[in-house]
Order: sequence, then C-alpha cells, then structure tokens
Amino acid sequence: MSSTPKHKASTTSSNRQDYLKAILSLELKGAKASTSAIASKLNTQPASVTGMFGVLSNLGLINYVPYKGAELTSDGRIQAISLVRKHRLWETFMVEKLGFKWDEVHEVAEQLEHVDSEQLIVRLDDFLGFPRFDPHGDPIPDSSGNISDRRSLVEVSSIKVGESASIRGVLSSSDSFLKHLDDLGIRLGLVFSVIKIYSYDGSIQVECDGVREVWSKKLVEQLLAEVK
Amino acid sequence: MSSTPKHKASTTSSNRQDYLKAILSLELKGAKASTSAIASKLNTQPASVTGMFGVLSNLGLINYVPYKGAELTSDGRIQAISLVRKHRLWETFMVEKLGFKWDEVHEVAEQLEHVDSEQLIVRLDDFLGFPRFDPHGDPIPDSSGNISDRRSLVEVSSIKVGESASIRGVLSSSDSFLKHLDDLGIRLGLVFSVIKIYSYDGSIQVECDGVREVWSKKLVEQLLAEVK
DNA sequence: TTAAAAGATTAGGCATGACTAAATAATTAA
DNA sequence: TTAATTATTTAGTCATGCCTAATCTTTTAA
Ligand SMILES: [Mn+2]
Ligand SMILES: [Mn+2]
Ligand SMILES: [Mn+2]
Ligand SMILES: [Mn+2]
Repeated sequence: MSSTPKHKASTTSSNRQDYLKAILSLELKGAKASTSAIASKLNTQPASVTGMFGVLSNLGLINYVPYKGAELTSDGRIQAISLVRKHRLWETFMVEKLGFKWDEVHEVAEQLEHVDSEQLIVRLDDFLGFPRFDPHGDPIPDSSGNISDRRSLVEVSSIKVGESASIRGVLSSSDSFLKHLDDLGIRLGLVFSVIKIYSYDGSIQVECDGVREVWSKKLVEQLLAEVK
Repeated sequence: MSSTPKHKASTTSSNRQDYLKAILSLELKGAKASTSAIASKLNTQPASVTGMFGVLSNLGLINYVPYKGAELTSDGRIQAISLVRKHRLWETFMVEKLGFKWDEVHEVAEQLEHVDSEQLIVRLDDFLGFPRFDPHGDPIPDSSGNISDRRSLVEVSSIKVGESASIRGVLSSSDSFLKHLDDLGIRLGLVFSVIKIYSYDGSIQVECDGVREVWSKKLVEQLLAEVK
C-alpha cells in the first residue's frame, strides 16, 4: 500500500509517457510533432503542450526548438516504443485471454500501459506466446524495441489462390463488422487458405478447418492476415 | 491516447483510493485510522493525511472529526473493498497465470488495482475461475463486496488425519521458504490428504497425486489450506 | 512585399498533494 | 492536578500540469 508518487519512482510520469507516445505516432506517420497536433491528440491545449515540451526537453527525451516542434531523442524514442509495446501486449491479452472484442480494449490498455514493471511485461509476453501483432494488426515491438513492419500483413482481399494465411487484424472496428465476424466464426489466429476468387463480385472462397466458405468483398477488404 | 486527467474521469483518484484502502485495513484490524497510522502506512506525513482527510470527508467517503481520526462511510467502504478485490485478483493472476512467486506480486498489484474498468475485473475474475483466496491466503471480496472469512483457511499443521485439503496460501514470504516450496513441488491449489501425523517432530505424511511425502513441522505451520 | 490569418509562446491562475515548521490538543506521568 | 510528552492541525511552500487570454512568430494570400 503506498500513495501514488511512491509507486516505484518511474523515470517518467504516465503523463509524460503519453506525450512521448503521441510524438512517436506522429513521427511514424512522417508528420511533425507540433504543439497543436499533440494537443489535439491528447485532448489538451497547445499552451499546455509548450509547457510539457519544455519539461521533456530538460529531461533529454525530446529536442525542442520553439516554433519548430519536437523530435524524440533516442532516449525518448526508447521510452515511447516501450510504451507502445506494453499497450499492444495488453490489448492482445484482453482480446485473446479475456474475450474482449477488438474495439473494446484501447481505453483500458491506455491505462495498463503505464504499469511499471519490467518483469510483468516479460512474463505477459511469454504467457501470450510472443505475439507479433496486436488485435488491430499493429506490430508489437519486441523487447529490444524493434518494430516489425506492419506491411508484412496484407488485406485478405489481396491473397492469391492457393495461399494459406492466419487472421491477424482488422481495419474497421464498427460494431456491425465485429458482430459479423463473430457470426461467421472469424477470429484472431484463424488459419485459412484461399480456394477461389470470384471476379464477379470480388468475394472469395476459403477453406478453414476443412470447411469451405465464401467471404464477401466488403468483408475481406477489412481483414488483415499474415501469409504463410 | 490521452493525458492522465482524462483516463476515464474516475470518481476517486488513485491517490485517494489508496487512502481509503489504508483506512479499511486499519478498521478491519479493529484499529483507529489516525493521521499518524495512515501516514506510516502510506509513507507520507501526518500533516498530509490531515489534508487528505479533509478532501475525503468533503467527498462523503469518510467521517472525519479533527483529533478523532477517520471512519469510512458506506460509500467509502464500498470503494475500498472494490480496490482490495482488484488488488487480490491481480495478485492471483500474476501468480497463477504468469508464474510469479507469492512474494513478488504485491507492488505491481498496488498499481494494477487502480486501472479503472468494471468489465476488466469481471472478465479477469471469470478467467481466473472466481478464486476465493489470493496467493497469500487472504479472501477476495466478491463482486457484491462480501468478504469471506479468512478463518475458513487453516494451517496445514492443524489438519486431521484422513482429511483432504488444497493449498491456498502462505504465512511467510521469505525467499528461502518460497524456494523450499518450489523444491518440494508445493504450489497453490495443490490437493493433498493427511495420512499420518508424527508426534515425534510434528511432521506429517501427506499424499498428493498418489505419491506420499513428509512435510516438516516448520513447513506446515506456514502453509494455509482449505479443507474439503 | 505586405497585411491578414494561423500557429506558438508567455503570463497569470488554479487544483492536487506533498513537505517542513510552528502552534495547539490530548495524553500520560509525576 | 499539573507538567511534560506525544499527536494533530495550521501555515506557508513547492512541484506538476492544466487552462485562458494576451502577445509574439510564421505562413499564406493579396
Ligand atoms: Mn490501441
Ligand atoms: Mn496512456
Ligand atoms: Mn495502490
Ligand atoms: Mn495479497
């Protein structure tokens, strides 16, 4: 039992961690981490971001030039990537082990990612079988911070006849879509092979567990898979 | 992604939750929640506790009379018990699913307990099979806040010949003790029956999975079990 | 090339919680 | 019953972060 400031004096508060993560996500998109961009991502005000940029800069986590935005230093990048790793592992845990839907886990992971324990993540990763992608198809950085390329996942609609693949993620999280997946028994990790492609309407015939089914074009355009 | 104050405006900050939990733990021991007692539990100063007592009192979570200490209101009690429930479920998760030792989980649970999601706990409880005791033998409050009596656990040393029981907790968390349990293959949930009690040295012969072993007096005095 | 618009920073505050030192109650011992 | 000791509260600060309004900079458009 201990009050908040004591919970293992982590180097960086959960607040600051979220800023680093927000900066990383912009950098990965090739966008500049301006105060207004970060403010809108974090639901805060540009003036507050300016203040935090000063703090993070003093901590050596970003390079900040007034009016020019922020860039992660290698220290800051390491922390941001570690946060992303935790976030995605927790999302995977919630979906794979606790039975949450793909669209229900983000907010909670946003909290869980800040739990400070190296061992917890090492063991969680192991428990989950070292997953490489989260339930949304986003890559999970490994313990050294390497992020595999999301592009190694493809839309199911682009898989060739005869190829086998496993479902790894989704591009939409609408209720109706997730419900439809449920109805069809399509879940993360499902292995299937493409038997036939119907050019008439873009639907495809697949085989899963020895059973053949047809998936519509609309469906397979929203599904991500890893080809074997 | 969102900055701390946004993480789902929980009614009570994690800080305040820890205060409520500290007060509960004193009340359960029949002790008074004085500012100095709470301060020492939370590693803070009595003056800080006085301040927080004012806040919690205004929120209707405690009754506070200056110089007389604090008492939980029924609202405060509900919140404190809910926190204890989360804490113990997370400890159980870490030990049973992630393979942590019994003495390694408290600090991390101290953080995890503050993750704010009703569903997360409902599903975690289910995933764990609705455990009634945590790895330390402490009862896990159910979702209505009922706490079963810890006294329904007994020291293994007090079990009669012919009775069956399952290991539910420990009274010590010393490294050497936990290591010894490991060596003997004694783990949470292990089912055994008492075959013989040796009055000479207080050791007992037990049968687990059809195999007979002898456990020393020192060992069985530190082990808690639930008799069938 | 300059004026308006958009973007960013500073200034001045506020809320939460913590800390130290000083003042005040409540206990305990004489 | 009084004096000393111990416990608690108050007063005055500090650090984090957030907010609004005002004041720059930088861009964009005339
Ligand atoms: Mn997410
Ligand atoms: Mn977060
Ligand atoms: Mn806690
Ligand atoms: Mn415990």
